[in-house]
Amino acid sequence: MSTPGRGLHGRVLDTLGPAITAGAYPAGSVLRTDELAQRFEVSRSVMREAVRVLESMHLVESRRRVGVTVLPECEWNVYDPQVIRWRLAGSERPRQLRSLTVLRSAVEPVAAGLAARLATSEQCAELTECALGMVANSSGHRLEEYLFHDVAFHRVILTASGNEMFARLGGVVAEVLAGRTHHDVMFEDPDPAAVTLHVQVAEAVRARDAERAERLTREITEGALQELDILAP
Amino acid sequence: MSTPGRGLHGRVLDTLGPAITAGAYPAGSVLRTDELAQRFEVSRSVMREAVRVLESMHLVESRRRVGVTVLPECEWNVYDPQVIRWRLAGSERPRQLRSLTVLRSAVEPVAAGLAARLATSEQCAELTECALGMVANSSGHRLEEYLFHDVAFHRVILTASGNEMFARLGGVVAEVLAGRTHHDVMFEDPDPAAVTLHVQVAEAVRARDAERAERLTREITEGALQELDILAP
DNA sequence: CGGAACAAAAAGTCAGACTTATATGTCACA
DNA sequence: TGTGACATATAAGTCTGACTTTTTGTTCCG
Repeated sequence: MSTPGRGLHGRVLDTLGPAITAGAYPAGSVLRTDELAQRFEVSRSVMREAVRVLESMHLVESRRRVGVTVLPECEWNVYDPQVIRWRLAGSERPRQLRSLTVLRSAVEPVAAGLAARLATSEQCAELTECALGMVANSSGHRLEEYLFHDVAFHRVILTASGNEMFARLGGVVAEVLAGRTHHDVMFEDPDPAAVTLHVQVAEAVRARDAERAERLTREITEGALQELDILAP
Repeated sequence: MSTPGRGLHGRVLDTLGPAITAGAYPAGSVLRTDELAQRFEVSRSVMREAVRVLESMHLVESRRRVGVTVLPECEWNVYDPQVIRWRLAGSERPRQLRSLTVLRSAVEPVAAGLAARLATSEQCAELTECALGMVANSSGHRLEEYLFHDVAFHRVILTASGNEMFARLGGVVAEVLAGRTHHDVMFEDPDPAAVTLHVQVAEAVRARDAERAERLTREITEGALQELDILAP
């Protein structure tokens, strides 16, 4: 996924980024560029570039005469796809997955409503195609094929909403869905009710029924919340 | 706002970032590090650090033998607060404001619902305090004081939701609200109906009525959408 | 016409010297 | 004893120049 080896500084980030987001250095910890450069066996210039990137993600702050200070979690750019991947790869994965699922539950229904009003006929066709693909792979342990169509479905919804902020969450949704299929529970075939809901959403969008598309999508995301035991008492 | 002069590379970014996000260099344009370094009268190392930051925002891509390529808008990390500020400062401001307001309309109601269930008593108190502050400054052209309490109100809601992704949007909401007050319309006193809604949301949260808090907040955000003429036909 | 060898271009890397800001300790003086 | 000015050490910041590596496009030969 993404670009693993885009230079030495990227190699450093692949180690340092996950370490910081995993909490290996508590907030307030101070690192020194020179020491880091030695530890990773790279030149200072390369290490400086890595620090600059971490700084742009608000994971650290570099100050003269002090060093590179690790910032508290509340400062982090948690929407940065790179940060999301790092955190999903670490021990905070479950909590991260919950946060993202709650975000989905807020965004996707609204996106579906907008998609019902704005989707092109091509996007409507894509959507029904995805839904049919989900149906076709909803039994017989064809989890990978199902996932593929599921991800595509939600991507189309988010894109068709016409809102760039929503569209940009396509990758996040993909990570969440993939995570659910690969790491977490779901050894069995997907819930038939969820499959039906996807088909109905596709129908609602095609029928330009925004209110219905939104309501049905809300049902889908509430199902996702329940899977993670995030629910009203 | 933020940190204007955090080194030479920051100074370069303050010029180059807005230029790119404003579309001064169409997607696919190729820049060369050396040329940029000369143009900004900085050393190559400084320019390289700036490029690394732009790369981490997915505004550009740096490839050997090719140069620094400007990426299409759909690749940008539009959730990066820095990118948001750059775009809000440019000619794309109205579109950006619309995108963010739609995002608000999706997130804030759900956040309010969660806040109704999870807010601490201190947060409830803060909320009513903010709402009262809005009421107190809702007439007599006390726009700045009103804005202050409005921003604080929405920040508390987002924070009290207990979701870090929501909490991180506090800054975005602040930018949107500030933008509406300062640049755009709203020379008159705020809509009394909106003020009342804020008070009612505070009441609903204090009363732990999640459904009501969500519904009322949805009314607020729908008002914001209507102000920008984003509405169902 | 196609593939291999070659050359040029631009980013990438490194090492070393120098500059600058600043946290902190010191010391004189009140 | 407390306080302010001043000195100093420290780590980041900057610059330069040489060198390496990858990639692209061209050329030449089969």
